[in-house]
Amino acid sequence: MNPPPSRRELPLIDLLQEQDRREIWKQVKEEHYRKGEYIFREGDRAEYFHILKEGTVKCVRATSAGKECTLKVLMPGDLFCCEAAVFDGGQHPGTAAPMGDVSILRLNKEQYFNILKKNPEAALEVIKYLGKRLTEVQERAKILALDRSDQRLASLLVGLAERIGVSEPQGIRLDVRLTRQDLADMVGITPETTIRIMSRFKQAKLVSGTAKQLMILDLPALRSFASDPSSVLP
Amino acid sequence: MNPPPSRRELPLIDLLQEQDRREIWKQVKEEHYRKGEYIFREGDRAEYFHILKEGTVKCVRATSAGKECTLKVLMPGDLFCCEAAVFDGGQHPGTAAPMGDVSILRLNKEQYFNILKKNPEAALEVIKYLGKRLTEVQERAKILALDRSDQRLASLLVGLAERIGVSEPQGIRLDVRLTRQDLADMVGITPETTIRIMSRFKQAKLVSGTAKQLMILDLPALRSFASDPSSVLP
DNA sequence: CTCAAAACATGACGGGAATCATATTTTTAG
DNA sequence: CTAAAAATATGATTCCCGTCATGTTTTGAG
Repeated sequence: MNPPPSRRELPLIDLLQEQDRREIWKQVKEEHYRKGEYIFREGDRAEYFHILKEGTVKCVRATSAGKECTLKVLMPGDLFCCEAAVFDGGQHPGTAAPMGDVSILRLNKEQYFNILKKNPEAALEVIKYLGKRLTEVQERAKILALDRSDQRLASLLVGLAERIGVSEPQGIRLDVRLTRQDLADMVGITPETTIRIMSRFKQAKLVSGTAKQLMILDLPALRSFASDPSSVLP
Repeated sequence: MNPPPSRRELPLIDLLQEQDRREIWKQVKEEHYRKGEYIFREGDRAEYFHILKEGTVKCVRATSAGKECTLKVLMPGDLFCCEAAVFDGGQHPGTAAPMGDVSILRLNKEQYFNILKKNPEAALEVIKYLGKRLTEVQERAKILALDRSDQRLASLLVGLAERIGVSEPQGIRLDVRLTRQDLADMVGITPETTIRIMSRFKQAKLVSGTAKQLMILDLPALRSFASDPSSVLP
């Protein structure tokens, strides 16, 4: 198997020594999933590393009450969430659900583990990656703890635009199908509230479109709305 | 300097080879802080690793609106938050504030870095630690996103009891001074709301006491309240 | 011990967001 | 193309929780 033609690098693999990298590409298995299937579910034993090759995947957790929270939307190159489980040999704390057709790389955990031991540079790279993710999630937690729902949604849109946005003349296109429900699950609000807020954003020319073609029209305004709503809308 | 007489291990140091460990203990500096001071502040350059030796420290982030969010309460043995910054050489995304008299170990970042490269086992240990922290914060984010304020508070108390609680005949004592305001900052609600909820918990014999001596009387009940409030209180 | 400051407590009120209900539009499947 | 399903939209109502106001208790410094 050959390295994927990904736009992004795979720092967690690329930093390995040539010989180990070849070894990895030999052992790695590519798998395909489509919307509605699951790559793994909450509670499954964590046996593999997963790296997203193509498409988008969401990591979700459900509550007993049947509500659902999207922890993160993964892009090509991302290591799947639930790292602790993989390293500890425990269970996945969340479910990985494809948001469309995706292909992922599946890598035996023990093997990667052993190779990391031989590649301290790569281990440090993993440490950096996890540290970055940790800071990201803490930032998200702060927003969830303190901000109003419209600010949360604005923050989310800003983050999505920066991570998965494609620049176009009219604005920044989000190249994933994201329904109002999807957005709602990412910031812990209801779809109805999301729709109402998005309507306001639409009127103010901050965004346009719906799930099929979501566009961010005014990123700076959205960003300042997130930190101070009154500065943008009355 | 000698290893601290901590109840907890310091996995991030203990796993090093004997020789490197001695090296570290030679270079490490112990510092003391008291309430009201800061160990480092949001925006400071991250130059050192910090490991908490004695006392408790909270990592907080502030919003432009003047609100404050406590990301985590650190216990002896904990590596300070903001790991990404340390590894990346960036700025601290949060402030570290002592909750009482504390002593911390300060360790040159470059040095630890280099030693990690020579100790792959230790690097993997750091990876595990970060992975665990990541899972913790994601769990917290889920709670902040989906749960009511009384559930959040119950979850917090359960977590605190498990992490810093001391078993006693009457219940589990929290050995840190935690005002209602402190609790409020940890779950993103107001002190007033916290007081009202704590009063209800007190009536139901789930907790007792105030900042000076906070006691968890019924941990199982609190835990089930967190996942389904109606199962405990009508 | 005394007194000021901090923490705790409680009430009234209002606003933001959830819930439930019902259209309307868009997308998808056959 | 057409029908069914999914997504978007909007209104009415309820209620959780933030805000403000005021009072009581506890704490800690001198």
